[in-house]
Amino acid sequence: MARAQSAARPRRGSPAATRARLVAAAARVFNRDGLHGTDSNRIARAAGYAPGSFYKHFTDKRAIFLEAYEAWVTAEWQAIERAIAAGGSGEATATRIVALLLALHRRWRGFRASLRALVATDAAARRSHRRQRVRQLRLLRELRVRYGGPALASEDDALLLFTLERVCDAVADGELRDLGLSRAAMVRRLEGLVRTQLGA
Amino acid sequence: MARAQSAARPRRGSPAATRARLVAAAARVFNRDGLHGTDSNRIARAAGYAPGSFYKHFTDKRAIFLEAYEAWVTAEWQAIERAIAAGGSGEATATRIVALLLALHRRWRGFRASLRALVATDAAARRSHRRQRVRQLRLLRELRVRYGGPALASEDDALLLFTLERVCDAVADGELRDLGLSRAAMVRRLEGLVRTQLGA
Amino acid sequence: MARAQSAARPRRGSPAATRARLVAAAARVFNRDGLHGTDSNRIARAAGYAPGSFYKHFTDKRAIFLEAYEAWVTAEWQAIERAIAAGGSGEATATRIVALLLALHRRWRGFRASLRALVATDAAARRSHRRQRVRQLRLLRELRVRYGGPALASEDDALLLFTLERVCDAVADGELRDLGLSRAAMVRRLEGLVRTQLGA
Amino acid sequence: MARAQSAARPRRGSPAATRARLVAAAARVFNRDGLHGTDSNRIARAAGYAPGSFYKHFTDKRAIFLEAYEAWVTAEWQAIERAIAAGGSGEATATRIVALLLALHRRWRGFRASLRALVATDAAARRSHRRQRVRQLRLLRELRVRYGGPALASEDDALLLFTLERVCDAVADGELRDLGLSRAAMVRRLEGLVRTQLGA
DNA sequence: CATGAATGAGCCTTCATTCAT
DNA sequence: AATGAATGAAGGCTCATTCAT
Repeated sequence: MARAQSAARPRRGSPAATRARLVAAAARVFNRDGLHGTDSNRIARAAGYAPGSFYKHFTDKRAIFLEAYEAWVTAEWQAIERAIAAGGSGEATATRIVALLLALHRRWRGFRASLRALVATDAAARRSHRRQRVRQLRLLRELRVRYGGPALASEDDALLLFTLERVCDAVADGELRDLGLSRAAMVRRLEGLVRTQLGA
Repeated sequence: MARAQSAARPRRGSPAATRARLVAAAARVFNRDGLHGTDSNRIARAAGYAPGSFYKHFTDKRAIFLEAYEAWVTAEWQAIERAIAAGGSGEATATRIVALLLALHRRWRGFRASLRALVATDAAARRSHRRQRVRQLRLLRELRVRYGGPALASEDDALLLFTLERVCDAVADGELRDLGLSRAAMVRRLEGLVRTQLGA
Repeated sequence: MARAQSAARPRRGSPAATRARLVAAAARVFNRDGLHGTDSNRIARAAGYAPGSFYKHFTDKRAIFLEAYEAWVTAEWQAIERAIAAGGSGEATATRIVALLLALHRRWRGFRASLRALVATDAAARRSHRRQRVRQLRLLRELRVRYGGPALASEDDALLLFTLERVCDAVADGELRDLGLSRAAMVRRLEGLVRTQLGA
Repeated sequence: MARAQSAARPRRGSPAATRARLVAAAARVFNRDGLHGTDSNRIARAAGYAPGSFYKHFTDKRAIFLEAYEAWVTAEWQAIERAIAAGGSGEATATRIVALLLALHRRWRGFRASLRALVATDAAARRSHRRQRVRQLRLLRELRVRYGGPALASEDDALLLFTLERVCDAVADGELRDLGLSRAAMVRRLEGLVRTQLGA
């Protein structure tokens, strides 16, 4: 589909830097073209490398996809933790978190779609995905406790996470627009759910 | 991964019957192996036909996938409408609907995962998907009115649909089990959401 | 190295005929370029097919190589058995057998060289090779008995087979010529060994 | 198959020492994995060097293979000449030579298999191989003369060499064992052939 | 002298698609 | 209508080789 925009040839960097460039390029390309819409050669070219360099660092496309996923989730967490650390009322925090999630889902909408399909077929992807979910659950509970929210079961936290995830995806994918619904109204509802759960 | 189980050879049936057999086989195969885990030859063989027959009826894999999707969603609606027609209290109806959705998501979990990825990359898939969503929204509103539920905005209906969809996927994919959460507790919450929205 | 001479395109033959054409072409190509000097695409082209057709019939290059080997050895046996069936004195039979072996080793010298290397690294090739050797040993003993030759141990038969094989290879590969030795003199010695063993 | 065991890094030695280390490592690796089972990078690593160093000393894999071959044959000769120099009867010498050849063929069985295939396709390999054969022939004749053996033609010496070579390969490759033949019985026959030719 | 990251041609393999029967 | 042998473009991956440090 889309042509690779090959970056300037960065001959001889540290392996770690090369690996990082490959992962960054892969995230970009996967997000744009989907896991099955590209190939390892294109990823390498997009990072400014030749095909062979890809295999010096990753065994296959799935491996770099999962690594890109972990990198992305890590970045997401850091952003969320910064948003929390910024302090303010539970209400302000809820608003910031929702805004952040929306931005992240929009930014990575293509990537997320592929992830979903991979998680359904690939055991390693599933493991990685579940690990992230556990982390999310823990963070949400910590937030609830910190803001003096209600005592709730883990199922309630999970329910909120699933809802946030799905609605953010819907907004990111333009589903609301296609259904003639108000994005702002939906966002208000999400903020309300988060606020309620945090006890704000 | 899985080998093709070629069905009994139904040579020379009506075009419509052939088409229907192909769609049914495709749904089964896509659900088991994923959109990118099979090919048109395998689908044809699974339906008891030769590769060439596939292209007499469909332009490509994507086309039969979307047709299988529409067939599946139509079946889903009929089931839901039967569940509603069965009558009883809003509470009983809510329970039946949740049970039905869970069963359907579990049955088609592989198919749904592929759908998600396709919808993200393919405009035709997106259109088909949106049409179904509009139908869902309309049905939910009708139910709400019929059971004398609260006057709500479409965004509320959409929020419920998204939540149901995502949580049913999570249950179907074993996500709850992997997280050590109670399936029953989560189902109770879903039933509660449906009941509340229906005003029961 | 050498370019493939692609045969006339034989569209739509029986699978068995296609398979046979592929094996025949593979034998030719392996003999000329060596196992590591060609690839499956070239073999397919040499048989008049596209790359994909190769994989309809063989899992990889090694598989078709072994099949070509078995076909070749079978042809060799038939030739030798014809030579024996032609009757005549043990002396005449010995001469005919040596001439036949020399012709076969010359004809398939490239193929034989690759075989040797493959047998050393590949267990399946080794099994196939050993099976043929057992057959040779049995045939030689039968001949010995038929012509009223001396009672000998299997080790004697094996020694003769190894010697015949190696010297025929040497002649086929031009080793004698390179060493300034007489081919005729060497052939006489081989004939003598065979005659002696057969008791002629 | 086998992983490279990188030796201790001998940075900055004399060119000759580096070259020798590379050749020794190559012999080991070729013997274990075959000519087509390794690559120049692995050979370099096995010798304790980086890939680039390989090409400072050899033009390609074939070159180092031939050099390893020559080194091996030279070592073989020295061993054989020591065995002869050790004196004793022709009979004792014959026994020692056969034992030595068997040990060498066993030690280098993988290497020898690749050599055979290379000699069949590569002119330079063939030349190198023929040079060694001439040397063998000359040595055998000298031995014959020294021990007062029969006056024989070069073809007789060549016949013995071919037989020894092939049977030693068979023993080294486990062919006798696979055929249910007695190694000891075969070795006795070889010793007999050598003794007879030496006139012992 | 030695390094080792990077290269890229080319072989291996799959699969959507065609077409003669 | 159905067949299925055949196609060939294209993606996956390796490895001999280079070159800037």
